[in-house]
This record gives sequence, structure tokens and C-alpha cells, in this order.
Amino acid sequence: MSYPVETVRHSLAHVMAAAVKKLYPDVKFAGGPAIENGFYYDFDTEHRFSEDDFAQIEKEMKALIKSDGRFEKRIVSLDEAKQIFANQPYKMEWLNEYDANGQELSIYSFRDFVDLCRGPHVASSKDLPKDAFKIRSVAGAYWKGDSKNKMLQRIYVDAFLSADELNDYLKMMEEAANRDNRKLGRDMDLFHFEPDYAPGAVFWHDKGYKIYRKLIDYVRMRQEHAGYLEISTPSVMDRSLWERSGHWAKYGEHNYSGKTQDGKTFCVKPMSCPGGMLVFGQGIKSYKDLPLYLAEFGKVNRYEAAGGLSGLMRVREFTQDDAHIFCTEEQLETEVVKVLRFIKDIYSKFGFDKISMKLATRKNSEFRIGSDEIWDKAEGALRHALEANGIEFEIAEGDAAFYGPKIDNYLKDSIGRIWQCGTIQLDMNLPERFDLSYIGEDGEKHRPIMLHRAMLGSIERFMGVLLESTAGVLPLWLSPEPVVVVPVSEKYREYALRVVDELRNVGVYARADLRDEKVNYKVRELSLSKTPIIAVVGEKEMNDLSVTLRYFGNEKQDVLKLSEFVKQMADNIKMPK
RNA sequence: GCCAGUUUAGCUCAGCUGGUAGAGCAUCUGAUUUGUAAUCAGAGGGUCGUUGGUUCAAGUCCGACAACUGGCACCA
Repeated sequence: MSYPVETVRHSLAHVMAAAVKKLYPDVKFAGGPAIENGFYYDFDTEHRFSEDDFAQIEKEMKALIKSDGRFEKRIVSLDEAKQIFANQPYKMEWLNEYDANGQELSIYSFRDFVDLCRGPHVASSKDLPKDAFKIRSVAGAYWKGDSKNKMLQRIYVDAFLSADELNDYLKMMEEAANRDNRKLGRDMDLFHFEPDYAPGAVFWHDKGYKIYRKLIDYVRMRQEHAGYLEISTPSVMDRSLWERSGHWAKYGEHNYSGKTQDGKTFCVKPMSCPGGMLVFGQGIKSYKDLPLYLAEFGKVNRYEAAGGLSGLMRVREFTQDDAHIFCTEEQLETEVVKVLRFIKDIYSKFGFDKISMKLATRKNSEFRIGSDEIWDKAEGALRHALEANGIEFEIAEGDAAFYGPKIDNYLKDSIGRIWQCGTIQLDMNLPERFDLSYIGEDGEKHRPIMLHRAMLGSIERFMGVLLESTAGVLPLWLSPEPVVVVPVSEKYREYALRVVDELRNVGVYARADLRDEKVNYKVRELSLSKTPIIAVVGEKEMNDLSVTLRYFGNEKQDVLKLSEFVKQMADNIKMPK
């Protein structure tokens, strides 16, 4: 019979555990779930796993699969389970915390490996495909996901129902490497990093910076239409500001700060919010001013843990398309919905039609501020805004910020990792700390509700995701160099320059490739660097004032009158409304 | 920060069990004046991540540190 892929994956996890037990008898087992594209299992053993072990483990697994071992389920009592797993400290820890709650406790045995497990499993190992899995990697992982606990060794395995599916997947992953933002950054001459001088900080080259600016320009244009006011606040401010905001206590060690000659401590801003609060605090605000939208493209610096840095996706210096929305309690839900729709619309312009939303709810932490009652209300408001508008979302329990719940949206990179981009956060902390108020209809002072929001999130990360999703082939309006003009020989240089000039006159950034090389060579090179349009000009084009066009990814050639082409391009590079 | 791996020319990589470095592409120079994915020839270019150590001798062996890659933790 055939089983669902999750069942196969999870059964294979048991097979791997059995194989590892055979090879390293001292091993202690933690757990091994099925995941997207495969499964993993966490082990604790003196032996340090490395790639060199993979072949042997795989071989052992295949032998076990062939052996027709049965997966046998048994319902046991808690006491019985504790006897069985007496030598397995991780299973024991789990059992000691186990609250039966009316549920049955089941164990599965496969050969001499017994695991606490709800199942389900295949009946016999011969139901498992023996050539549709491959060990991917070994990595550290904390027991129970807590860095205070011991680090275990996690072996990741890619697993599918058939060898073809596995091979397709491996091939896809291999191709994904070509879309890696770091590789595209180099190949397309967009940016680079200087690990010796500024790990995790981007050096934008001309072309990369053009894209970066266009992203900002686009968001700026859109939010100005929507009534946002753009401000700019200082990059370096006294430490006392972040003490006041509460961020110093929680994130102090992740800040860049330093002492001045007169003994003061200044801090490079890790976030723009406190600055925004100070701007709101200027003058007296009326209820008629609300909702008030203060936006800032704020460059922020955070000393992120070295192990967390990753290309454009996770950097230490980045720009947020930040905004703070001040409103009344009654306006809150409407404002949340507006932002949700805004984000959805903006994302669609970049081709992201499916975005995953998560409602991040409170976690118990010493830093959390606000009573349960306030949290109930805040979480309820966000949830209602999502539900009432039919927006699909997941709950991310415990993912809230210390000052309030949030709705985050996530985009995937080329190998399927998800990254938080846009966010809407309800802040129950800052208005209080900065004693913000507005005068209500009743003539009394009231505390405004404050929402943080970022749409792209970080320009850096968003560009990383965008590059990977498009493989570097950006829509014309975002392309840093939409047209390169290639003269067939020296004789047509002047005409090539004229074409460039006419394009630039209408705001199309074009350049001529005047190098002493063959057309073949230039077409190859420009194609490799993902130039969207190559315009070749020679005798024919010069005589009838035309261009021969080659579009990226298409070998077909188009001939257009120069005037027509210029007009078309001027249209094509316009930002979407 | 933690676990594993990696670090050799601008890029991609080779250098076996130690005997002071190679290739292709790129770059530069010359020739060529080119019609849609690499024109030919020549030349230059590396204190082998940094730093200690072992050794007569270290790219190669050992240690520390840093960075990078994949995970974990973190992510205001």
C-alpha cells in the first residue's frame, strides 16, 4: 500500500535512528519529525558526526529497509514507559513532564530501536523507498530549542516517495544556488561585503544602489499618496533615549555605542521609533490630527550575532521603510486593515501575490510589559482585523515583541527559507514612556494608540528576496540598466551614443558598450549579467534610424524605429501606480 | 553566541602521504573593426584568512583568533 509522504519521512527517521544506534551504541535520542522535503533526527553522542559518516549511515539505513523490519505500535502506561526509556535521558525528561490528559502513550519499535511516538508509521520497512532519500547535512540544535540547554547533533535528510522526486528536488536546489543573492550581487555588480572591516554591512555599487533607491522611491511615492508625512531623525543619540524607550535594558548588548571625550555615552540608532516619538511630542496634537502617519527611511545598526548574518537577508546595517501611525482606539482596526491592504498591494507590484501572514502573540518574559488584560485587547484587535477581512494567517505563539503583538508577513528565498519582511506592530509601551497625548473632543488629554509598520521591512532583505525570486531579471522599472546599446563596429559608435542620449533624455538609464569586441562576445556577456534589453546598431539601423532589440531570455530579434523605442521605454520604466 | 564545514590570483577551482604555488575565465599590451552567448597572440598578477607553534623545511601538521557557508539560538 502507499503511504502519505509525511508517514514515509517520519518512518525513515526511525530507520535512521536505528542505523545510528547500531553504528554508535552510546547514542541518546531526542526526537525526529518529518519536515518539508524530508526529516531530521536529533542525537546526542560522543561521536561528532561529519559528512564522512553520511555514506555509512545511508548504507546502514538501506540495509535496514531491505530487512523487512516491522513497525510495531504498543500502548504503554507512564510507568512502563519510564522503565523502557530509563537509559534515554531526553525521553525521560519528556516523560517526567508528560501530562497524560486522557491521551494514550504509545511507543513504536523498529528492530531494536524503540521510540515514544504518536505515529503513524508504515507497516514494514520494505514499504519505504530505499533510493529516495539522501542525508543533507549535520547541524547543531539545542535540546528543546533553548540555548540554555545542551546542543545536540541534528542530521537533516532529504526524503521523497521516489528517486525521481528526490533528484528533481536536488536539481532544483542546485539551480537555486545560481539565484543566491550573494552570487547575483557579484555577477551583476550590485554590491559586495568586506568581512575584515564591516561584516554584515553592504557596500552598494552603482547598479545595486540604483535598485535600492528605486525601492525607496517607490514606497515614498505610494505612501505620500496615502497621506504619510516623511521625517528624518538623528542617527546618533544619547544613551538615555534608549533607556527611556526601554530598549537599552532588553537589547543593550546589541547596540553600537561609544563614549565621547566628555564621558557621555552615545548610541547609533538601532531603530527609528524613539526619534519618531519625539517628533510626535512636538506641539499639541488634536484628535483632528489623527490618524497621523509619520514615515522615516531610517538607517539602523544592530550588532547581530555573528552566526546569524546571511548575505542581504540578515545584516547589521540596514534601512527600514518605517512608519508610526498614531490613532485613537476606535481607529485602530481600520488602520490595521489599511496597512494590511497597502502591503498586499505593494507586494503584488513586485510579483509577490502570495504572502504568508503570522499573528505573533505574547510570550512570558521578564521584559514583557502590559497586563494580560491589555494584551488580550491588543491581540484581539489584530486578530479581528485579519478575520473580518478574510485574510489568511497563522498564529505564531510567543513571537510578539516585548511591547505588543504584531502581524508579520514572510517571503521565501530561493531555497525555501522564510524571512520576515513587512510588519505591523501594536506598541503599548512607547506612547506611555514618552508621555504622548492628544486633546480629545472632550477637551481632555488622551493617550494615542501607536502602530509601527514597515512594508518592505528592510530594503536590504527585500532586495535579497526580490533578486532571488526574479533570478536577477528585474522588471524594467526596477532595472538599474534596462538598455545597453551595442554598435556592430567602430563606425556606428556615434549612432549608438545618440540612441543612449535619446533614451536618457526621457529618463531611461541606458549606456553604450563601446569596447573593441565582437557582437557575439558582448551579447554573451550582457546576457550573463541579465541586461534586459540589448540594442544592436549597425549600418542598417543607422540609415533608417532604428534599433534591433534582443530581450533577455529570448533569442528573437525585434526591429523598431528609434523614436518608437524611446517612447515605449519611457512608458515601460514608469513606476506602477 | 553554539554545532559542523570552509578560507589558495578579481572569479571558479587544482595542489597526493610536508621539499617555499598552478589552470580556465577576468585584467593589461598588441593585432583585429567585428551583425546576436567567448577573435588571436603575448604579458603582468598570489607574504596560500590572520597569528602562534612543531620541523632542517609548512599552502600542506597542531593551537588561537577572524570571516564565510549550512543549521540552532537570537531577530526591537
